[in-house]
Amino acid sequence: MARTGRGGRLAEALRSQAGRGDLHAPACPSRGVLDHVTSRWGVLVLVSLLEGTHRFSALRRKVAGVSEKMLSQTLQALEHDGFVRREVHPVIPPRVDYSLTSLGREVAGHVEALTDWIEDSLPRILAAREEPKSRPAPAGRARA
Amino acid sequence: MARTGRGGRLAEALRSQAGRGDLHAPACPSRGVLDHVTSRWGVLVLVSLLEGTHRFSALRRKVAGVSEKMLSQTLQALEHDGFVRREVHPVIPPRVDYSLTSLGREVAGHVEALTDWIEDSLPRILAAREEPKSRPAPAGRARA
DNA sequence: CGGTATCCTCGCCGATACTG
DNA sequence: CAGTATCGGCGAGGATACCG
Repeated sequence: MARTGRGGRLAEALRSQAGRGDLHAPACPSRGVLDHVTSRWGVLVLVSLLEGTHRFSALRRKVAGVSEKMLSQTLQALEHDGFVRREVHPVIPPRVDYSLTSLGREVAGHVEALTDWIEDSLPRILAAREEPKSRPAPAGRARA
Repeated sequence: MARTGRGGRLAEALRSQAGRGDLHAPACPSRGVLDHVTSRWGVLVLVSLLEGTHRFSALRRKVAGVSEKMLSQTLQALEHDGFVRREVHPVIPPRVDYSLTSLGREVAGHVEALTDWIEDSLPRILAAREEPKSRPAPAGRARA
């Protein structure tokens, strides 16, 4: 890494256009990519597509709870970042298939590792929630 | 009552309290954990703490752009899930240290793998954004 | 079937002020 | 220094209606 000097946040962000990203720089485009990938529905879409190609409606069923609007929006963002491939079949009724690109499979792999860990570790996490913490009494009126 | 039958989303969610989580079930607590971990600031806090113990203000500096309120809120959520340990030192001026628990180090490891990949792959992602997509003309007025 | 456009609500989040 | 309390905007996102 060539040094760019300290305090050059903007320069850092701009340089990252051609080189590596830096999530600690608020202006770096990698922040946007991270937001897409880790978004509420982005995570679930990526993991679902890892199992194979899906139609819009199949995806909607798989990612339970998502609205059409948000699914569409999420897919557009992921397609824009080059993670998702969208194939329109000019038939009646219309059919659109969504699948991961090779770039998408890479990122989805990391996302799945995270989600798998969470699903597996849920018992330990729920157990940890039971333990007493260092924030005992919120002081004052505890409830309205 | 062993079996819950099909379509038992709620039953599924409840059962997961004792067993493995299921992110595809909207009511499963794992959804909440995922939201904490993948939240805007949660990701950056976890990765930062992976480098070692930090004081509140040090963390605030490291995670550039976060407000006191959001940092505090994020830390409380992560502490509640058992990922972050909060240690108050009864001295003047007050001093509070934040560090990862072993559970936290595990999840943070996965998060860091993801963020590292994004930072490294940013050039490829930005390049992919340049390519023509299957959504050529949005039809109608393209601009306001 | 697979979207997009519009409306409207809700809660995220920043700014500010105050406390231990 | 390390927070909590409160207010307010603004944008994410759900509901609905409609189009190719």
